[in-house]
Amino acid sequence: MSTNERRKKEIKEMKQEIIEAAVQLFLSDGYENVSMRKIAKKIQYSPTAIYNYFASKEEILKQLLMNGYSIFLNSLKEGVAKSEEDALSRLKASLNAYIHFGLSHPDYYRLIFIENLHLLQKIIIDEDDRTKGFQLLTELVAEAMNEGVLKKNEVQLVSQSLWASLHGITALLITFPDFGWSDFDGLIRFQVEAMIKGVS
Amino acid sequence: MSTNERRKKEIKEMKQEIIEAAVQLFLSDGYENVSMRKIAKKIQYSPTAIYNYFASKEEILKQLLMNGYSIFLNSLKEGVAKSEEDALSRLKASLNAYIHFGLSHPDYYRLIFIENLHLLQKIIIDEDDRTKGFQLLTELVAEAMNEGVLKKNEVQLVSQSLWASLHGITALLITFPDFGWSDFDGLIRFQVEAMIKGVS
Amino acid sequence: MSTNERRKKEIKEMKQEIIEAAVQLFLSDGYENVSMRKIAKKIQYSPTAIYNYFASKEEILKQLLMNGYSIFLNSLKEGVAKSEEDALSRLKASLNAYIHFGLSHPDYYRLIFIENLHLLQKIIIDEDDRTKGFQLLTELVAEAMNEGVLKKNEVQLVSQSLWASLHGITALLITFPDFGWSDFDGLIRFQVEAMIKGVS
Amino acid sequence: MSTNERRKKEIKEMKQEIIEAAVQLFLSDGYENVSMRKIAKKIQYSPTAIYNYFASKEEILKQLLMNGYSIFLNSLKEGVAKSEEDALSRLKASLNAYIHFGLSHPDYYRLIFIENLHLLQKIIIDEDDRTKGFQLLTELVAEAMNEGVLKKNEVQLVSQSLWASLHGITALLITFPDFGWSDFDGLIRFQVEAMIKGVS
DNA sequence: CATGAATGAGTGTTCATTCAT
DNA sequence: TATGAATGAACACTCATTCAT
Repeated sequence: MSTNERRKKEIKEMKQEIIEAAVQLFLSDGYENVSMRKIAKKIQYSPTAIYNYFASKEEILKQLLMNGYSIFLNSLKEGVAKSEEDALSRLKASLNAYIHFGLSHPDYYRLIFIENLHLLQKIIIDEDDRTKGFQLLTELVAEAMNEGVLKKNEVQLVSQSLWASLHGITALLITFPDFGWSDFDGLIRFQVEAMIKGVS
Repeated sequence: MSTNERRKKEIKEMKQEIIEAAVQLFLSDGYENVSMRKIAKKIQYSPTAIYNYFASKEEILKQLLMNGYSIFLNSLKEGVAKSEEDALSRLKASLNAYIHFGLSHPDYYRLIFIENLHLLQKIIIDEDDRTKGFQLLTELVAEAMNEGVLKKNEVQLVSQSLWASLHGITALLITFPDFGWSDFDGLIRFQVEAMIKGVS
Repeated sequence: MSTNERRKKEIKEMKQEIIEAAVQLFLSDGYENVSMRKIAKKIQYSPTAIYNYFASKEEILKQLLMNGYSIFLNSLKEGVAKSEEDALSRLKASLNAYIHFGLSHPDYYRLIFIENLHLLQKIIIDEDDRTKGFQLLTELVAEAMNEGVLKKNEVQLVSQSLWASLHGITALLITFPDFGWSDFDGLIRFQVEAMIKGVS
Repeated sequence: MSTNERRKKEIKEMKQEIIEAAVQLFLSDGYENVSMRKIAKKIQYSPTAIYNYFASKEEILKQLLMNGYSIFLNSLKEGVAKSEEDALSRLKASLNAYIHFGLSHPDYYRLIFIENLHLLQKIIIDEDDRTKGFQLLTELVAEAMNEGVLKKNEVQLVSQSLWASLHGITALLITFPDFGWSDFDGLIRFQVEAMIKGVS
């Protein structure tokens, strides 16, 4: 590994370290309350050091969001890829993958789907990135309708309804983890079945 | 009315004025960006005056939350009361009332169900208040099962699933109002029908 | 004196105190290096206290400039008023008053006539205020020409030349007080005489 | 050219590049707002690279000042050299050269004669350098007196008065370029004539 | 010779809050 | 009850400079 490569890797690592700290703080303190100082303290650096890696606080959040989108999309795709059988299985797999992403990365899920609003007024993200996940869902729904395993209906309408139910279970579990949920896994299974049945 | 009573009423009015200003600012500026100064400016008082009515910023938010719960519960109850026929109608009415509350009071809905987490770490709210709405839903579900219009099943499980789907559609519409939703009302109707069908 | 009047006066005093500190610091540290913190330290207040009296740093400087203009104009007028005899005396009196203002208020003189440039790009001051002094000079020159004690010539040209020579002696004495000037007062007298002779 | 000599030249070139960038920035952004970062950016080097050529920001400014003095003196000398006839012509030539220097190098003029004060508190410059220009003027004045074209008088007094008037016209034109000056060139000619007449 | 990393001090400003009146 | 004055902490960010490489 050349010195150059070494350095490059270190930069990446440092950037990652910063982002990870930012994500964690975001989760615990709320987006607006994460300050450069706090991030710096968490990684044991001076506040100014961060500016060697990110031009501004906004830049950190931008990168952080893009990370989230990337993980989100990959999670969905991987989930679908694993079950290549029939259209319905693939659709179910995507629904489960969505929920699973949320529960595995609650911080990113919040960032992307829950606290989104005020962020996006300032930070312009490639719109495609945000909707690619939904597009994937739409395709799977259309596929399932074509194969006759889902009642023919307006694809958009059905997809949006499914997204809504997905978001509901994911967001609630993340936001109120201490609510007396009757068996996490059972609830999720039930919800997915109910969703499919509801639009069948 | 005694002087004492009179004063009490004035205090209430002032408190209400403060809270209303806070809610509006919360809606327009985002929760974290609402400051005592801004609230005070909005109601044309000095920042310090507010401290005569609320001990701290937190106290305002607490009261504000309680107001929200109150409106939420009343909305649900009113929705149900209007349709006193059969259990299924009553259940559907409650589902619609829930969504309607969210869309009519997006600020309160966000406060109670979306941005909840960080607030609750500091502000301890009577847990009952938060769950009364869910209890109402549970009762209606049980009722519907008893009347045979809903498949007998674990009441808790079904109720939680329904809440999730309710929250999903409501939160998404609030958080992403500019997403290309296919006909707001149509989507809501579809979602409610799918929810019922899903758990039937 | 009513409480109100008392308070008003205190506010004025505090404002004055702030401005005086600012002027002094400006003189010793240079305009760009005067910070709110330094001003605050000088008057033994917290940096934030200043914001109760001035909305911003710019606001302080604006006020400070306006003070300077006011003193400048008054100095000129007073100087002229004292010698009401003939036009030439009045003109000479104004020239002496100009220099005297500069030497009595070197800080303000610098602010208005020396370091002006970058300030005024941001702070917009009523243009009239800046040029009233020059207008007064112009009037006195015209008067002197009319009375025949000054050679008829372009009033603007002569006035501008006189202003230049006035500024030169004033600015040099302020900027280089330790240069080996041959007798301050003698030099000033000589300069004024030379100026008059030069345009006669 | 030996390697050593070569290196020396490269160092000089780099130093010159830095100084030129600094001068330009000083002119456009104002002296206090020129930072090492900005200088480095302008010449496409890293901020730290500069420290190989100048020990500090102050050092740059010192060199910059010395450059200015050098140009100033040369300008004066050249101006005088061109008109070698009689003493009065030579004196006038020097006056015009002074003003011309100021208008051709407003940035240097400001540095040397206008904003001088605060710099000099920190940067100690060989006093001779600063006063050589004035000495030249003094010599020309003495010469003119000796030749009888200027009234015999205290050489110092007359020279200082002349310098003042020179500085006045130059500084005003630089500091207030947008003031409604009645024909730049005409004003300068008038001023020089008035100055000579004033001390004749 | 040149650079990226890092830092402590400093910038103007906002904030929630306390206190005397 | 209401307010103006005041403050310490915090904010994002810039700066001149040092150091190891």
